[in-house]
Amino acid sequence: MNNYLDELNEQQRQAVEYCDGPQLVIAGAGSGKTRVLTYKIVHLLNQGIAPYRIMALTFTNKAAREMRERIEALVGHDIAVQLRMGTFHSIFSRFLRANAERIGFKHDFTIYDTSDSRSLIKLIIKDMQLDDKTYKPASLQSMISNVKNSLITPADYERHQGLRDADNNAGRPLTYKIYKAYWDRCRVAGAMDFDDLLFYTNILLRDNPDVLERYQEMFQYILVDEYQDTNFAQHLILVQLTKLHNKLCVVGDDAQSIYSFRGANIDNILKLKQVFPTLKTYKLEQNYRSTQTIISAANTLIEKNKGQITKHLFSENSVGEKIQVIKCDSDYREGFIVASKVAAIKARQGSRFSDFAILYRTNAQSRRIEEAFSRGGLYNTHGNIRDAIPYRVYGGLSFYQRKEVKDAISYFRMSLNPDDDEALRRIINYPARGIGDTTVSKVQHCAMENGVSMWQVINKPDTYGLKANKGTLGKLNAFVELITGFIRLNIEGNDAAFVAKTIIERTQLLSILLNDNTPENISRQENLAELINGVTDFVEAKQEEDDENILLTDYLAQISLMTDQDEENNDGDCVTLMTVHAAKGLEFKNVIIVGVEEDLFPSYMSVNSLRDIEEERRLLYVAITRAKSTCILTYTSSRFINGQTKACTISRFVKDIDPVYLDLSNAGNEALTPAQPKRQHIEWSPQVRQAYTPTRAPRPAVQSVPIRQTAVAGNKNFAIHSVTELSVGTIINHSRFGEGEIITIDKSGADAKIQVNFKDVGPKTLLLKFAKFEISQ
DNA sequence: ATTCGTTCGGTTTTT
DNA sequence: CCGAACGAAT
Repeated sequence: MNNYLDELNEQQRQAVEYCDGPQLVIAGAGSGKTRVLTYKIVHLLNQGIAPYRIMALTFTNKAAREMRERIEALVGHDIAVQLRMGTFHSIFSRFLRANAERIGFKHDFTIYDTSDSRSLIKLIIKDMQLDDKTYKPASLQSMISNVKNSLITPADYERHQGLRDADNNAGRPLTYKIYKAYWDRCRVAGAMDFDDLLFYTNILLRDNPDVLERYQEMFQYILVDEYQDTNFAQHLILVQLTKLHNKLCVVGDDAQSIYSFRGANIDNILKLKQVFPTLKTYKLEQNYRSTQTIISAANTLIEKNKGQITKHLFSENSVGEKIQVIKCDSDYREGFIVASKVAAIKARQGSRFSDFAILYRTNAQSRRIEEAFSRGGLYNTHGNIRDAIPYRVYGGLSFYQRKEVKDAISYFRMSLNPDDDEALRRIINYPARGIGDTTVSKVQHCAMENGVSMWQVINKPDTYGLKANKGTLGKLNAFVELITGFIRLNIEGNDAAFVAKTIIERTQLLSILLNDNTPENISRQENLAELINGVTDFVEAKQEEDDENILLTDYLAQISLMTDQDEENNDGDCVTLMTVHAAKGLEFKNVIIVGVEEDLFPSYMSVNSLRDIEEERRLLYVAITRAKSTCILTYTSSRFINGQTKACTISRFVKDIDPVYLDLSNAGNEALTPAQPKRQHIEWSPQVRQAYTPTRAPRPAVQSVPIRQTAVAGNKNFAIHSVTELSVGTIINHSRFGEGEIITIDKSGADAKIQVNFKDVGPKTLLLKFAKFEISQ
């Protein structure tokens, strides 16, 4: 591995080679940022830095996984696996578990997800007898999140005159008390929310010099991706950790900062030089991803924002097609037009469905697209109905958020940390065991008064003066016994798969679902089965690596920070549907951005503040720059929202783009009247303007015809097979990809791999230890 | 205690 | 339109 520097352009190479001090790399969209990070890590390894002394922080688990894979290809598995790579949340949650007692938590602390903390906040508001219209749980939640990200404790908040005044003026003077109560209940429950993971990491490092020194010493070099989307708490962790070696490389693009609602602070980038006076700044300005037209259009859009680091993104790729703007009569029609576009472009390019992404501002918009896709869009030119378009929706409810799965996980959580009140409240009467709302409220109240968890109360009802009749006490006791049994399973050191299976058996979570076979129930059964499979897979995969007994606590620690984005996406060849936020860091040959309308994109929540509008504009910038060759914007004149059809108008952002880069032949009149006088802008590639060909006439409108969706195949005996059962030419039937023929078998690595040519989705490489299929012949 | 029906209100993006 | 939340009936 000695020629990797040759694969970089001058700027990239400089950024990779400079390793002597703090460094900021401003990396425009598609400028090879991941490549720089990857090679930089390889470079550090070549300089003799031990892999476990390099920390690389990414925005999603998926990004970390992909980067690790790329590095693995260059330096091998044994080295790559030692790198500390992951999200802030996942890496530092491990530090917190290792040092939990220093901050008054137990090793097995629970991580509350967003809905857990929401429900706790609701409870507190109710308990304080406050009006939930004045004290809206959702806004309190985001307020609490914001103050935590600014490292403000409840005590700080109470003393903070500015915050208190603001609350008083807003008619919510008791906000500080809710924050305090929420804080206290989390501690009693032995639980941290997402923001606590960062908050307590700061506390841990601040208050324990020995711990800080150990980590400072350990991590010789720290790299951070997507730095524009870090918040103050994350920033401060870095500042603390890099004090000793002073070696840090942050990569980011202020023009792509889209997470300020989550506390992301653009000043982290803009003012980095003040914190690290010896900071060296590098800029990557050549885009390798998109056509010149796409880059130029995006540049004219983002120019309308004020206050950013000067940067001139350019592309030397082909000029490419104009960005099409398409007006639709309704959101319903929009779906069909998008489906037809996908089919037409795919046929023209001879590309795959996976070359397409449909991006939208809000998750709710996916519904209409899905409906149209499953019907295959409109008639094609021969009047035939098209086949359904396969798609995969990212985002929305993750697997672990589904009711039946979360119920099971709540039992898992209780078995490790019975003080976890949110888990307890969920399952104390599910399956029904005669402990109703009245009893739960009493326990709840009693727990709050005594400053203990609900588990403590039901464990020692007399000690805490719980008033309940004999029958109720008996039922509570039975529940305590049940959970105690589960706790024991873990103490005895059983592995995660065994404990999980035992819990699901003893609670009858699965068996009660077997009683009636409504489609809904069948899907629940499958999800529970999938959960058990997931635990089993997890245990097996982990055991391969470090041969230890894998405990339930390890499993929970892993999944509590997993999101829908992180799930495997090998569903074969399909179109990607996701929010623009979720598309950050990704690229597609063809991108269709739907719902480019006022009050939707930009969101109506943001129209009152210039700051927010600029973030929305960056969001569209991010969306457009995902596209390599084709980009289409659609908007509708009416949209069905919350049971009502509402009139819509084209987004102001379309008018921010220089029309010279737009194909407006299907865009309606609104798009033709510019919002502002046409202005000069900097032209990065002079040849762009001349290169346009006249656009074709619009497609004639055609009618949509609803057709039935074909049902999915029934149950099969999919299983994991060993390499000895297989040979080249074997026909298998895979649980997800269907039928295919084995082309190669690779036994060389630690894990046997097979390559299979699937009838429907083409060739795929499968890891034998995970692939579920049956052997057909 | 549970279930069913009605009303009401929200309504962005996510580790 | 959807889900949560509340009230009434079993």
